[in-house]
Amino acid sequence: MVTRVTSTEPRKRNRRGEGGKLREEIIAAAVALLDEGGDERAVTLRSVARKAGIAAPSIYAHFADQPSIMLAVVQQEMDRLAAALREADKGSDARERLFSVCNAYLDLAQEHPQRYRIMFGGLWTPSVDSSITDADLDSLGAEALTLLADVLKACVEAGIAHGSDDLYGDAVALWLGLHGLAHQRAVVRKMPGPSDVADRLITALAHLKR
Amino acid sequence: MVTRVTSTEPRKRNRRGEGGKLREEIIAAAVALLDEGGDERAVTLRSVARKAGIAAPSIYAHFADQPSIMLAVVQQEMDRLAAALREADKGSDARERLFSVCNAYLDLAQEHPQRYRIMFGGLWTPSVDSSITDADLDSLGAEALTLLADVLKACVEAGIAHGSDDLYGDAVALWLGLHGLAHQRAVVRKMPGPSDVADRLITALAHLKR
DNA sequence: TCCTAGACTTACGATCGTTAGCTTACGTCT
DNA sequence: AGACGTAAGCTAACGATCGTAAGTCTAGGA
Repeated sequence: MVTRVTSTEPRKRNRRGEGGKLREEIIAAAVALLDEGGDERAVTLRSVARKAGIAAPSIYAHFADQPSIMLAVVQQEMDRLAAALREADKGSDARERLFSVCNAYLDLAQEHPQRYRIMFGGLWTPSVDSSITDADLDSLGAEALTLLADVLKACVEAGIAHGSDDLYGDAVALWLGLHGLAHQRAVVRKMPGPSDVADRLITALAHLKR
Repeated sequence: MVTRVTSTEPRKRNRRGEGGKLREEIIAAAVALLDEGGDERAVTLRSVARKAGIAAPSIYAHFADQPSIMLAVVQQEMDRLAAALREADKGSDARERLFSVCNAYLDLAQEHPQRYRIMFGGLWTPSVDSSITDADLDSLGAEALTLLADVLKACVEAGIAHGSDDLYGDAVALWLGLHGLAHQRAVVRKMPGPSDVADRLITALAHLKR
């Protein structure tokens, strides 16, 4: 994590070969703006520049245009999410693995609601009309969904879940449930319904035996 | 549905007592802008005015400011959604009722993705910090969730679903699953996973017997 | 005839994305 | 040690759009 995000004095220029450092600082500034609670519109090219303590046009050395900044943020956070899921899948017990992975997903979403919203919130620019669906959700999809399918398989083999002819399909359904909860939490941060709704969702969608 | 949305000639002024008609036309224009595929940012006070064929300041006679327009759109679409769910809950067979209601929800979301996104997409303005969570989602929540809970109860009583000690909690979980699928479809419109994922979600979350 | 509801015209200040050109200091090379 | 090329970043400015305020026109009904 890059620390320079607020600045009073005029920022020291990077060393000769390290011009690329500014790229990370720009992304960090954009993320910081999101975390401050504003919505996506608060992340403008100029506000990012102000946050990073640089002049607005200096961004063009590292990003083609404004949407590219958001895209870079999404990609970074997607990688972070995938890493967190991998990290959470450590236990030996199948049930423990299932809940650990699912809760890691939910926790990350609740920890950074704004980031989650722009990650899965859809297309922000008319020009780049996909923005996330194809390359980026697939990179999470291919990784996270097979991870979920693996965990589901482990649950079936451990005899704690009912089998299925399409574990990948079940993994998709499970993810959709997690996404619904995560997104709703990210949006309203005060959910209706019981507090154990997460366990309820996971139990039902993983077909855990009762 | 108000028809006037595109205009060539300069629009006829409303009759004496019918000034309020313009309010509906403004909302319809905003919805039309959304449906044209742009994201939420395409709905500006001025673009709405252009679409409605009126001058921008004329909006202030009917809306306090720009976010109020979006709020009115959300409220209208929420009402429409609630009505559609009520309409779908007509069958006598419990299983039929369940799938009819759930599919009505999913269909409406897929028919108007942009509308669905702004309905549940979260807070767009820092000033009105809730925008949907409390009054509006509760108005749908109180209605749609009890409707879902009713249908779940009917399923249990018909013997096609496993019982539960908290049907309202199950209804929330079911809605979250529907929301996850609906939102993801609204965002990417090309989902990964099998085509029967909706049935899979509903079956699992309603605890239908296998 | 005249009042007033239902609009419109004009305009201000702010912000935005982006382009063009300039400055400065680091690292290298003689 | 000193000159110098260039990477790294800045200043200034353009045109467009936005939300909103202030004042003006106009036609339908009493």
